[in-house]
Amino acid sequence: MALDKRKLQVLHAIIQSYIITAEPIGSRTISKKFDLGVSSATIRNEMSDLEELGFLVKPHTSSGRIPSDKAYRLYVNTIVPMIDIDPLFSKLQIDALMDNDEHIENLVENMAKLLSKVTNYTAIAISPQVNKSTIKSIQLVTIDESRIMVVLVTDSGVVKNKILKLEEEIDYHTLGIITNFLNTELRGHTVDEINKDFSEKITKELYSMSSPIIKIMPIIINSLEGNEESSLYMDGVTNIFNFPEYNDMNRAKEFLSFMEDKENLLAMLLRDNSEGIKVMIGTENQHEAIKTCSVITTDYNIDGKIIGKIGVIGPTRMDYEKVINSVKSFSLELGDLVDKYFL
Amino acid sequence: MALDKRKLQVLHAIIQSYIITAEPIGSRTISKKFDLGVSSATIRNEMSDLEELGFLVKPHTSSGRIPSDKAYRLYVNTIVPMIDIDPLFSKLQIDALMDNDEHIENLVENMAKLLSKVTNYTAIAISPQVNKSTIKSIQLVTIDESRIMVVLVTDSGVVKNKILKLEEEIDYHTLGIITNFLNTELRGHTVDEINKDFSEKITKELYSMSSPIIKIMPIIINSLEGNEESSLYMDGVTNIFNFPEYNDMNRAKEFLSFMEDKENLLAMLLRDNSEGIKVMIGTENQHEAIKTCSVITTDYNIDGKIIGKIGVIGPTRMDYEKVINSVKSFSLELGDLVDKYFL
DNA sequence: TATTAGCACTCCTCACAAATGAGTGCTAAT
DNA sequence: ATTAGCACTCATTTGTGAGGAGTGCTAATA
Repeated sequence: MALDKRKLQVLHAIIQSYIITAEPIGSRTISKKFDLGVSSATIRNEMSDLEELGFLVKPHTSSGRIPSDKAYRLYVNTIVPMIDIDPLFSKLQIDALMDNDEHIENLVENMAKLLSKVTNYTAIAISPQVNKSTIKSIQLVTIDESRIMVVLVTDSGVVKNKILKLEEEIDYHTLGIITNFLNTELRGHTVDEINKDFSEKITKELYSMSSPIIKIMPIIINSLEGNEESSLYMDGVTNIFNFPEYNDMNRAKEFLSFMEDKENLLAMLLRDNSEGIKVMIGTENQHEAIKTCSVITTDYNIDGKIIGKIGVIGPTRMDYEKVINSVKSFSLELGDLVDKYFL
Repeated sequence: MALDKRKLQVLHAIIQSYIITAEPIGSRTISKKFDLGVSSATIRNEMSDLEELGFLVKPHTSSGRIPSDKAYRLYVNTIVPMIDIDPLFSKLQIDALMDNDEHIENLVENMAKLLSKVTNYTAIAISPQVNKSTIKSIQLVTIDESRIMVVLVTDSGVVKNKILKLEEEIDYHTLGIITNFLNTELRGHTVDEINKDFSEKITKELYSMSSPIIKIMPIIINSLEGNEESSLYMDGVTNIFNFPEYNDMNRAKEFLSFMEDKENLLAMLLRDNSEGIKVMIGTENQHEAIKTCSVITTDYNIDGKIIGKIGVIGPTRMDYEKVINSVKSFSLELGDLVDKYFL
């Protein structure tokens, strides 16, 4: 069911118009604004066909037509391979970004802010996930009588720390032994692997060790296991108010409530872990609240290893070309920055 | 200009009604719903007086009246001293709160969530500020060749860490010397004090030390100074949609945009550091965007020492009694929890 | 003197109808 | 295959009139 050239032209004209105006568009307006060399009547016929094929939708009988999700899908599929990454970053911006950012999370947060500003949509980003990264080193630091801090350094530059409350004080020497043990056993493995394979093994080896270690080690291992948390950053949620299709209170509320539930959002982003740009259009999204939105995400990576995600969410009528370019560009830059400053 | 008893009764009746319905209320409705023992005509006269005195406002000539900010102020001033703290927490809830919360920030975030749920308004909280707390200990942890982590433990239980990138590798021994030096010099002081007084002093003493220390110490001191950041947590922003006075898109957008600017919000909360419950009603607020909102905040503390803030923001027409009680209760509970679990 | 009943007046809100206009679908001519 | 022409549809806008909640004033009442 290939569309002939003119049908495609008409469809693109409608999409482009609708992306800008958010208004249904009619045959006469197209024939005037876009020079397709045919009369409005011809376009009318083409539009009728396109509607029958599911690419166009009429809000009501006597209105113009708007693109369906299927139309956007076709459109996106054709433009994605054609988009070159056009670098968005100047040296100046990068310096500003890196200023005072000792934690990778701050960088990711700032990137989300900037991405939202650049695109005028809502930007989302997740900071490197510990679980998928391999462990470079583990250190234990005494905080006070009853607490120690586990510092986890991974190859993606993330430094996670977790404070553990212990039953009894632990002496410096014992801490050293545990640290050594953990490092020799765990270095080079991912947290996920540890969760699966190591718990048991380590517990076994422990029997040959002294009493305080036996007590404490499981707590530390446990603390690693629970470490699912990767943080979600978001900016520009109120940009949704700029779009007339969200002039309806309920719509706006629905969207904003959805965005407020970070855990849900995080789960959504983490569900898929494919590489490269990913565009979810309208009803392709699982969640009811964003079935009139498109979500464009991609990973950012170091040496091809995915360490986090960044993307944009906005109305289905979004400027796909610009957004895809921005997201790609941000993804590359973010990967580079992490590589340069955190490794 | 003291109001006589009947005027107060009428005013309270109007406030109570308006808090519930958000509708202007007329004399006849009051005389029917509240048994004041006088006719609507009398109430009408009283209302006319109250309007002249600035306690009531008419949206238009032939409508009922609504309370002014001045009325809420009077109302709040009379009820605040009468509110007993009525504990809101069950053992169960607390256990849930503390589950898996090794970081104090998580606790604060969860408290904000819960406070929003309890009140149905937007809750805000800021986690303990490092600057005002005294330092219990400082530790330096080697992350990798070029990075060290500064771990700061304060008496309010906060453990802050910051990663520093160094020019050259630093050996274990030197790190030990620096750690010792920092601890003897800085323990017992607040970061604020260090910012003011110590920079200079320490820099002076450094001249007697070896070269790598001279290089690194300023970086560490600097990292402490920059440590203004205290984090803001927020939940229930979309609750604003529940209130008819925010059925206007622009209003809602204004509010939400304001709430999205966390830095501004943080500055607002930190500006005042008085103790106890604080109620800002409508135009008493500085920021244009929340001049139709009331902000109820209080500190939470350990042994009378303020370590953070928690509060609620909602329409001026809020249920002050309930909110003040909730905020107070949360403040106490939060102080207790920090004391119990993080010290 | 304070309270109340009565009534004219104000102004918002809602419902209904008519006018407007962008756009479609069909038919017949090119 | 394309186009001009025209009747028809339907959301939106505008205008009008009725209804109703509430005020403010005046005169009667306790």
